[in-house]
Amino acid sequence: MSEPEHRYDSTFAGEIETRWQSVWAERGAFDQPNPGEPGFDASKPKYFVLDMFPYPSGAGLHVGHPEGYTATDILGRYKKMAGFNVLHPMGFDAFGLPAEQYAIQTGVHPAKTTRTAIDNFRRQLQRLGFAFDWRRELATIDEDYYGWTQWIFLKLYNSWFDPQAGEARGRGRPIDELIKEFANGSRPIRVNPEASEHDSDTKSRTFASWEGLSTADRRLVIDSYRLAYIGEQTVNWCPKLGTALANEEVIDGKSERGGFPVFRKPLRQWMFRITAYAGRLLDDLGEVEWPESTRVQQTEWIGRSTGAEVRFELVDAPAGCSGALEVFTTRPDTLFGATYMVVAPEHPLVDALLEAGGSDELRNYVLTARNRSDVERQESKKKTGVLTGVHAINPANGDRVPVWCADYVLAGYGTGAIMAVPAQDDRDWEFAKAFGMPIVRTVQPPADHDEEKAFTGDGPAINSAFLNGLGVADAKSKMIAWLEERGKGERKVNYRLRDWLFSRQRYWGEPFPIVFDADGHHHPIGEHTLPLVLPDLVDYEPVESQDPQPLLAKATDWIATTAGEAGVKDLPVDAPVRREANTMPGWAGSCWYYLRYCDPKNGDRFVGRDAERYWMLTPKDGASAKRANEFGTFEPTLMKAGGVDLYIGGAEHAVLHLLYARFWHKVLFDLGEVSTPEPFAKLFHQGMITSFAYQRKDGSLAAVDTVEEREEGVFIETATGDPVTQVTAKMSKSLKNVINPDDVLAEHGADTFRLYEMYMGPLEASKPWDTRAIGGMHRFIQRLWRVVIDEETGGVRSADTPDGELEKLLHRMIAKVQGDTERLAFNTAIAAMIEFVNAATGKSLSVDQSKRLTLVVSPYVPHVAEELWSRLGGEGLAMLQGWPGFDESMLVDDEVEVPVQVKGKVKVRITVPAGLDAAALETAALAHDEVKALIGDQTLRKVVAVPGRMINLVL
RNA sequence: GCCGGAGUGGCGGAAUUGGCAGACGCGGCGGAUUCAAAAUCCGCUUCUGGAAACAGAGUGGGGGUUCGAGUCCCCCCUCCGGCACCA
Repeated sequence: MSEPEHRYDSTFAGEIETRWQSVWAERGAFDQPNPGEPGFDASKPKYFVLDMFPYPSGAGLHVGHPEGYTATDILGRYKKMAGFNVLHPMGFDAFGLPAEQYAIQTGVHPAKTTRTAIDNFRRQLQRLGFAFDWRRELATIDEDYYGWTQWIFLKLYNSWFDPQAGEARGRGRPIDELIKEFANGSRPIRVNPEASEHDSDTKSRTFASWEGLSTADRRLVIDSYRLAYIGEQTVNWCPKLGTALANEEVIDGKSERGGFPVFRKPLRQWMFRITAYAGRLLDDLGEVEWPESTRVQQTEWIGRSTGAEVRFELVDAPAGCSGALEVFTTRPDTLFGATYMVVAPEHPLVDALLEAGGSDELRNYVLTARNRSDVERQESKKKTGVLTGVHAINPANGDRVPVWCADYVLAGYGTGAIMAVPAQDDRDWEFAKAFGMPIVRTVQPPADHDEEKAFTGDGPAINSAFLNGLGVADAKSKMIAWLEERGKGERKVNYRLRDWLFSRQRYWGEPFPIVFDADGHHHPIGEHTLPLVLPDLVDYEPVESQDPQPLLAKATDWIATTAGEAGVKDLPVDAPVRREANTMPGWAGSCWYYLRYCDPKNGDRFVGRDAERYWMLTPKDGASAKRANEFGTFEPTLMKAGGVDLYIGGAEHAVLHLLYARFWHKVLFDLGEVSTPEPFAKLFHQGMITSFAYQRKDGSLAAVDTVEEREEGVFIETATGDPVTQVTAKMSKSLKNVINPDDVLAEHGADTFRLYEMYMGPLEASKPWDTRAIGGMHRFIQRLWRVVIDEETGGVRSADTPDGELEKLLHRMIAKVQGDTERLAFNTAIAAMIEFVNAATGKSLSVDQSKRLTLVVSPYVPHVAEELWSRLGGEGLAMLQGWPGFDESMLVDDEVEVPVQVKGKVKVRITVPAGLDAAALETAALAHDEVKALIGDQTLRKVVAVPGRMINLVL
């Protein structure tokens, strides 16, 4: 006899999967209408489950992509069955460096390669059966989409941060309001004191009246407040990529993309004043349900530290320099021990000195230091430095101390200058020892402290006049008060976070909606001219260079336009203007895509207000979003800070996308454009899918196809006969262990693929792909199929009377799957399904039982579930049915087996009626013959009985 | 160096609150079915000793708390991830 005709095999899986995918599409089963649209059910609560949208590379989907997508798909399908309106969208993050690099490699225009890649990604995602509402699909390269990205940029450009507003937490406000306040005299007119691109002289200038101000001075003042501004800053310049990069994009001194060396370079660039939001970005991490590791990473990246800014008068300051040196310190208590000062090579004092002559030694040092790449800086931490020849006065004791220039002080942090206190700081100690600077201890170290080391701990102040005897904390406060009284310094909070460098000199990105007039002043283009379409460039290859050469500059016809054409209001219509030639970085589009999903076709707004409120406002008590919407605005006691209910994606964006998106979102919130202060209420990172490889004795790795397994767990390298050990490693071409999703789909089908990825282990863990183990999931689906369907006839197998024991197991399985699904423990949910199917194998379920089984597995294996549902005669689509639910009373047994331990070791198991309390359990146990035998003639010292759990006898 | 996470059979992993360690899957072994194989079904599978009953050991190592520890506390080792001259 041949194979049973109606067996579930991979050919059959492929057939039903594509068939049901067509049916779902035809019937619009994945469509989720918005409020106000036909078919929208306002009585249901909402659930917004989001994936980090993929970067469509030419290589197609990686097995890592479906891991997160399957997780969200299971949850979305489950929530839909449980009675939620579910928003589960997908799109493509298609601007940016990788796409452009790929285009350069292949010689095909990025517009073409990314569109091809998107089509391929979409095909693969649809083949996996994910229930995305494809009507909401978007790509960041769509003109309709990036027009709104540009619109948001203009919102930031036309806003400022008012530190006094928002209950002293600060709030973004329209720049027009600031101008109004300047004009009516309610706000002192001065350059933004927080603006790092202005020196202290500019910042200390004040202006009497707005009317009296020149246009240039007005610009100087206003532009210093904008959240998007052009600043001359020391930036990360990557010659190989031909572009500047954000701090977040530089890892160990190399570019995050490509791993090319990065240099420090002063450049005029578009920046975002993200530092203004540092405090709120930090505080609000407490309002979201995010993985601890990611919260820690953002906290450290923002890097709040409190201390004081202290002013040291310079005794021999060069011309063109303010005459004082300001430093930031977290240890103002150690001021009496500040025996020298250090400025960074990029410090303005150094520029002034070199302009006024300066020593050759200083000039050489500064040039060398400035040309060192970050990698070189990190390779050698040996302290170097030269004397500037300038001296400063220690405000605490009046000592004249030398000012050094050394690259261990960073230009980008604090004021780019420090007071060096070698006795209380390891780095200063090292430098002082190398250059013979005096060391004065101002904190008494404990007796066992190494004499040859700095002491950074707590202890009584010494050699510090009025501070002597005080602990570090008290001494800090007293010193700050002392400095403030004398105008020599003040309390100061400093952040490690730098402003976000937002312009790139590359081609494949959103153009800035900005033009420059003949005088070089920037103007926003008219909103009605958006989207500003990226011109088609034939030659988009960057030139490796030490200087920025924005590629769009080549589009000369596009660059040169008129104020009228660009919609600039405050210039004559025919005034010639030049478009900004820089482009936005890849992060721009991903900063707000989740908002566009809520209302992707809206032509009037970046997202409709009603749609945004419905999908983003989440009540804290789990009540319906409709109720949240009745308030209209965010209400912190009733609603969650974050909008997206669950966001799943990789952990690699912890301080990139996940920080940038929070910043944009907060600005939009402040401006009243969105309803919640945070974008993502709950965040989850899926682990990486690795693969096996084999390690030789010397630690080197051998490719999978060069190794064979001789016996269980013993691996031999075929060529040499040497034993090797199985290890996990990242998938790589050289190790021949890369898994191609298309191959897995062809061999096993989508349901098996989905199930296997969810069964490998906990979602958050990184785990190796085991090609052999996939078969186990395929066999499980076969058993599931066989429990419901007669393989010979293809008809439904059914018992006349439902098996009572199986009914009980079914309820337990449903309860377990429901609980595990909600806490994203998909691996154990699947284990429960397998257990049930194994128990039912060889027995018969009633049609009703089979239907419930089918619905419970349907979020996990939707295609086979749909096929079973239809064969069982179910109404409509399985995926649109209600969740079966379970009966609590079916979860308890009449009798339970309880282990009896002696000193914690299980000796016998006794069966007792369920629900006995501790005393009754003890009585029952002691009456048991086996327990009596166990005790024998020993004295029973103590009995611990835990109802329903165990009994422990202490003999 | 600092911060975060982890370490459980041959492998992936389970144990939700301190209460039966190893669920479930892979692999392995044995059996049924078959002319035979594949497929399927049934059984066994932490280690050591033992034919078995059973005994002992056992969650990276060492110590502790507890009637009872994979779970809590202290010390140490290893691996993964992040940060790394941030004053």
